[in-house]
Amino acid sequence: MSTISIKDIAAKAQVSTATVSYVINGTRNVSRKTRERVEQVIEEMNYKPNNAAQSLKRRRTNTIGVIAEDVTVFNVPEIIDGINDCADRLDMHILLTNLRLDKRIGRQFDQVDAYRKYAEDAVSELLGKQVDGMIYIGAHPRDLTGLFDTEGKPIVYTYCYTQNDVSIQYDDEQASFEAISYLTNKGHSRIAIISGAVDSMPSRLRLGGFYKAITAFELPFNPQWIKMGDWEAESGYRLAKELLESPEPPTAILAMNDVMAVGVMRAAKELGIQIPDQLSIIGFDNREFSEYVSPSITTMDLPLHEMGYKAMEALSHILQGEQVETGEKPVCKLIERDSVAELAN
Amino acid sequence: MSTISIKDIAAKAQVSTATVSYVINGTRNVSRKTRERVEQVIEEMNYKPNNAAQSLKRRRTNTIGVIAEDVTVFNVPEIIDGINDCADRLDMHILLTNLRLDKRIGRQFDQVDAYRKYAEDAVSELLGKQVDGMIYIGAHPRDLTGLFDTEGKPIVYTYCYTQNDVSIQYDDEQASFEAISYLTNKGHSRIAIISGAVDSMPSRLRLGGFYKAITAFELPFNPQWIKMGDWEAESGYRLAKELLESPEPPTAILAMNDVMAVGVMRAAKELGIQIPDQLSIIGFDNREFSEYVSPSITTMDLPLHEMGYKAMEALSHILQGEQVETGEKPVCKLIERDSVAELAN
DNA sequence: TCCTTTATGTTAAACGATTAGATTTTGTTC
DNA sequence: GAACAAAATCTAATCGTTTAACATAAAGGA
Repeated sequence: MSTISIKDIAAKAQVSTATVSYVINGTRNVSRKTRERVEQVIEEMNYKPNNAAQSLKRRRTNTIGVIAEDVTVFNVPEIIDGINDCADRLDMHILLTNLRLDKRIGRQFDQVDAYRKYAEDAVSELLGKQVDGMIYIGAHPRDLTGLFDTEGKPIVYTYCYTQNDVSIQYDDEQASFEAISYLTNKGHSRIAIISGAVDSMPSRLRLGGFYKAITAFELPFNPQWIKMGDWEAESGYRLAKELLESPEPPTAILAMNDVMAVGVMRAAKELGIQIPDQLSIIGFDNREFSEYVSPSITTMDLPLHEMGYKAMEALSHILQGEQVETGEKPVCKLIERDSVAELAN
Repeated sequence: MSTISIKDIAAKAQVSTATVSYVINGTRNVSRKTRERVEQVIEEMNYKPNNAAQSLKRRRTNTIGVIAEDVTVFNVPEIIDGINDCADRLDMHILLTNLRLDKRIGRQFDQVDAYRKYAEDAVSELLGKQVDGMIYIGAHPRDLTGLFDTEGKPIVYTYCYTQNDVSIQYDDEQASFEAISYLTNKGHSRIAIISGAVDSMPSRLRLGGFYKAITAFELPFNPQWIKMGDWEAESGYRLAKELLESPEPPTAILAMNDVMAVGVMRAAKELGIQIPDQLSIIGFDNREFSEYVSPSITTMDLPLHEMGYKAMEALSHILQGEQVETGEKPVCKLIERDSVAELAN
């Protein structure tokens, strides 16, 4: 049991505890001779400073709280990995709180009140734990404004949208713009889009990117090609059927997530439509399965690691009293697979 | 900033700090009148005890360190979720350390020395943080014996095998036995198995379950039906080809993970063999994609949540000086999907 | 009435570090 | 070797709790 304290070191090295502390932290000059002596004793006794005592005195714990809506949702681990990557370099530690929202209240993304309690409890716990700051990881991107009273401790949000707080989110508009751009490069112009739940921020922004793209590339505009899904496979299936059975079927469909893209594929299969030869599909999220289904799905990969990293970076800047420069948004990257084909004229 | 201390509460409630402490912790009788007064002041001032000070005095932090080999590997988040679920109930907190092994040294599962450094650093950090104990989560099941010196702090392992320490692992033997049992119920008797890397513990144990099953059910034994893969899709593909092109092809294949099962499916497709009509497949892991590929893969679901929960439970028992009863191993469950068919005679 | 419990409080010493400010040692210069 | 400055080291207060030891008042028993 690591029950040796700075006093033991001081005694054995025949110096005061102050000197030992100075050696450890390099906060004052210590002669080479004593420094080496102290260091050797520390080594010998395998001494590690007691973090609780340090935190108490220093009034900072070098620990941040990470609140995850649900660690088992696909995007969360990768974001945690990013946070961790950065935290390691900054010598920060992560106190993880998992809200388990998917298990506790399901996927009712709009029911803010329902999880308010869980989130508030989590924040309160973390504050008691004296974290220096917090990062909130959404499991499903959406609005989340002024939810928490963090009693002055900084909090950075990621994978969600907030109004007054710092929030790290990828560029939704750019993502759908790039997807459409890729399709036009492949010769497509009759492009349909299946959105996620239409009241959600990412749906709105990605639709914005879509409009921007069809304007920029002067594509034909057909309101029938804009369908409102709900993120679930079933809606992808149903809406793809509508699209493909309509008098003016599109040659390509952009689904706002891979799950709906799978629904689209199922619809196409039922109608005897070959993918990608007769219909091209692009998804979103680069879910693991999108690589394994056949054909594999071309999809927009989300910069999850980067988001986590940047969130930690931003938090660290805030903690050091620096201004947080809200630079370029992290950007999605198209992963080319087998669900898109060059359009034969 | 939560800069109010127990002294402020004591002053405002006109009692000593001791009394406040007794009220908070219920460690001694306090008259109803003063108790209520103190509680009201605490409420009013929104006071939260300083955890660093508590930890220092109590010599325990109510915090455990969780060391994950790589949080982005499929099994890890679910295990963390289980740990978290239990920790919540015990009022314990989780300090997460992510070794990022997959990124840092790839999937060389056998190169124990390569990550020893990372793991030791992690343990050392956590000890400095004064965690009460630790849980180690493997990302790939394998032997891991006597790796860490935790200076007397208890450590529980999960998703890996150890010799002297407490380790929570599911029942590998039962899992493959059950898979074979299911296949025989469906009328299969010519059953092949594609193992993972043969020097790994789970491969060996699952082969044990396989042998047990063919003995118990008196199935024909053909050494050609036992193939040694390496967990990767390519090996599933290659070995399935060997099996299917042999003079005595099996009617069912048990692959020791879903990734290899996908390889098997690819091989079957190339050979024009219909799944499940001409060949049944069972995988392992219940990976997300196994539900989305077509046909969807019947697979053994690992009790990950339960493992996490039990690991936390075991650690808590150790911390309370209780004996850890190594009860039943968590058990895998077969998920019926579309890759297995009743064998037509 | 006196003594013993019991209930309720308070005082003050830890826990193990950090860090002003005081003190001692060393080095430099004449 | 004296005088002084600079460098090295030490003393002791402090961070915010917990808790053993002690103090006091009220209650109960003879």
